[in-house]
Amino acid sequence: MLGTRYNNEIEEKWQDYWQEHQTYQFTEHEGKPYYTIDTPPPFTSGELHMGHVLSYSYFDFAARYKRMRGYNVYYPQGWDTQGFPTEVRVEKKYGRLPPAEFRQRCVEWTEKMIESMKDAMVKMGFSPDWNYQYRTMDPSYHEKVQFSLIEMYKKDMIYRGKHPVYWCPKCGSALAKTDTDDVERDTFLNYIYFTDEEGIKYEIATTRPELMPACVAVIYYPGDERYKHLEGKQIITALGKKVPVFSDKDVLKDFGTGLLMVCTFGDKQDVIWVNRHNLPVIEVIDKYGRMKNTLDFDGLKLREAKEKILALFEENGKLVKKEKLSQVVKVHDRCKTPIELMTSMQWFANVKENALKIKENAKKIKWIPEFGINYLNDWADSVEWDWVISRQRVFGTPIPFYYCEKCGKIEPAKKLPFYPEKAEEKSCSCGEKMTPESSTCDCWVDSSITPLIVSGWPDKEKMKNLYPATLRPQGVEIIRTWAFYTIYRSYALTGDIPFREVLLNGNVLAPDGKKMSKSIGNVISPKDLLKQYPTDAIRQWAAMSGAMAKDRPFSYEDLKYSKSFLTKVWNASRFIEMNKGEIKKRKLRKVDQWILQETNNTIKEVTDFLERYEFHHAIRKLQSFFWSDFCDDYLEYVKYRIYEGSEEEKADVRYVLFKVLENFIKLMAPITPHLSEELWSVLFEKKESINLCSWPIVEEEYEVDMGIEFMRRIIKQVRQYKAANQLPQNAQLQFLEVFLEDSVDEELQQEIKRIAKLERIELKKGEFQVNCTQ
RNA sequence: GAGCCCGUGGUCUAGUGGUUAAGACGUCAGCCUUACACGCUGAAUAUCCCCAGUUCAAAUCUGGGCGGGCUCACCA
Repeated sequence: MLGTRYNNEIEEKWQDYWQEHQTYQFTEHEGKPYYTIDTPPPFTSGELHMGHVLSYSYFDFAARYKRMRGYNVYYPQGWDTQGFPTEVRVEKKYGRLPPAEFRQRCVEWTEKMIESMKDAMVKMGFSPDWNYQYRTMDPSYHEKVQFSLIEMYKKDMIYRGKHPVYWCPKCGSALAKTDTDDVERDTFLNYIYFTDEEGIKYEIATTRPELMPACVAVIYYPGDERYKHLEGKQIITALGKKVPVFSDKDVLKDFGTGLLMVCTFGDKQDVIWVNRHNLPVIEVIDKYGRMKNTLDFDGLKLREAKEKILALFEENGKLVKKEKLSQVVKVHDRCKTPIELMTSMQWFANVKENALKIKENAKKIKWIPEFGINYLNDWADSVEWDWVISRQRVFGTPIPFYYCEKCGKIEPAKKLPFYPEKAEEKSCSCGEKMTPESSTCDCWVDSSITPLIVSGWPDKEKMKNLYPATLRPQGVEIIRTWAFYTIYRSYALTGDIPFREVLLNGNVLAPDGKKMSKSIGNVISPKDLLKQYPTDAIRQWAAMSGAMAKDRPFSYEDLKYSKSFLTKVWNASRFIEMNKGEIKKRKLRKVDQWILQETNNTIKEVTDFLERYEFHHAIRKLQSFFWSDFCDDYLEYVKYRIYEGSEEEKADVRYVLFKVLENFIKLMAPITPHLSEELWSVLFEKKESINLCSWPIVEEEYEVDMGIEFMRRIIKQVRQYKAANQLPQNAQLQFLEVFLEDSVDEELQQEIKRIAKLERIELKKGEFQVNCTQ
């Protein structure tokens, strides 16, 4: 028996049941096609946010739907564990520790985070096979990542080199472009004068006077009248150093004074000029953001150096003026420290020369929606440098190589997984001892092989059915990272595409349309929602959340509606349950055929929508079919038969009610698995999970009498009349006069009489009109 | 500055050549109707951002403009 209310306890009961019975276990059935999902491994922050709920719901719908369609659905779940935020939190808790011990603490901490996230995912009703979990921090995962790097090294795709890289002075680590954010801030543009050999003063403008010790040239726009006489001459900087003056087309004439100093690694434009004009390199910043090679300012932090150097120029009158300037600076996305460009020894992967190949492979993949591929192409076109894959961190996958400091020779590690602190000693052919690399991998190195990991790479036999993966669900914002790198790495390691379809999701914004952020305090968490709404309501919200790859504000309205829809289905089911009895199909009436055919149409449409991952269309169709066609109309049409009909009539109605409900809850099962499961087990007394049943198909088509439409219109008119005259809908009416262009047969006339509660009905030819008499 | 996406009742969305422009929330009126008042029956509310063009026909296609979002680039 169904209880009075649908609630979270029912859902938890089924969540336990599915776990216990391993309902979603991946077992390979002969002859069934494979459907493999390369699920995003969430970063193990410990919290599942609304973005996760949205995107994970999407592929959970897909997984459940495909299972019912008879696929071998392989749906593993991974965890992206190694990252900066974890190090920060562990360090905060335990302080600085030796690497091995520190890493151990990180692992313990992460395990707790995984536990809480997994719990949240189970509560959302997600259906991965938990037997197939992977964690990027596991030695077995390290081994695969390291093996992949060695394979790529053998193909000359990985190299060690000295190159300017983005550098976070706070973290003391190289960064990839993707680890950076832009932040707008106010600063000062300082006008400082230099003098030429004749002692004439020229002002330059700079926001970074502390880099002046690294000034190697002064440049202006070609042909600038103010400065062209300086071409080829020397100028003396405010620190008394002689540097050359020349012109370059990238100088903005109207910015500052039109004259600028080029400093080594002040920013990316400086790097370009240094390379273009073959200027000497002076390193003035060390890896922790302190000055060096400057004599007077060595050891000072950048900010201190800036203050001190400005004070000096002010004192000796070289600082002419300061102007307020708002500028955009690149900061490290994790710690928000402004980043520097620095030359250092790092490991690189050759994405630049493979940009075209990556684009070619991306083209072989189906992008949903199609425009998603633009993000990748744009990114591929703008790649300027190779991918810096090394990071100077502890909690990460060690880069599995030795190098010789003397001759630069590189040797891949033989024993994997490789950990530098436990590495065997190795000597170089030049006689020197080789150094095991202590840097770790960028976390995208870990996550860019997920489709390989889940398919059992490099074991070709295992991969046969599981690679390439069928579906890669992911966010739009990580196309340039996760999708881009995965396509690159898969091409490098297998020559193939990693997956056949990419399903792109957008972000969930706060209800006010802004980004959810802790500082604004507009964050909505699934945990809180679950206190007031059933899981299946939240899942329905996800399904309703509009088209793919589009940001959408979170909508309590949709969520509330979803919850009332569950209640509606529940109550309708209770009504059906109440009238249980013999089910026998004898003679279906026209209204019965109509709703059965509507059910058929719903099956067809919903199936089409799900095939195209158009979940919002699927759920809308299901909602309007059930609520308005089935409940508001059909149930009202048959109540008189249920209450007053003969046993035979009742049996007929029951046949229809159960048929429609059965199909409906199956169609709903991917989106609302708990509700469907409960109704399935109680009303249909089935032992097997509905989530393993086969997908509904159209068993029998029904010809729907044209008169049904007239009948529905007439009933609507009567309802309107009753509403206008403040009558309850069950009020009895004396007489109904209907003008109709067409005729309606005896059966439908009887229906109208019974459904609308009329004593007498009279049909006349004419323009459609309905006249009631009380 | 560049690329992409978008602009539809008060709000959020659906609709991509012919619909009475659909739905939810909200608003208003009525109905405690033997599943459901977390309900039911109705009603009101839209120059489909603007301008021009293509077409028998444009919310839908093309061009231009205005506005918003995302991504990238950029100011020494």
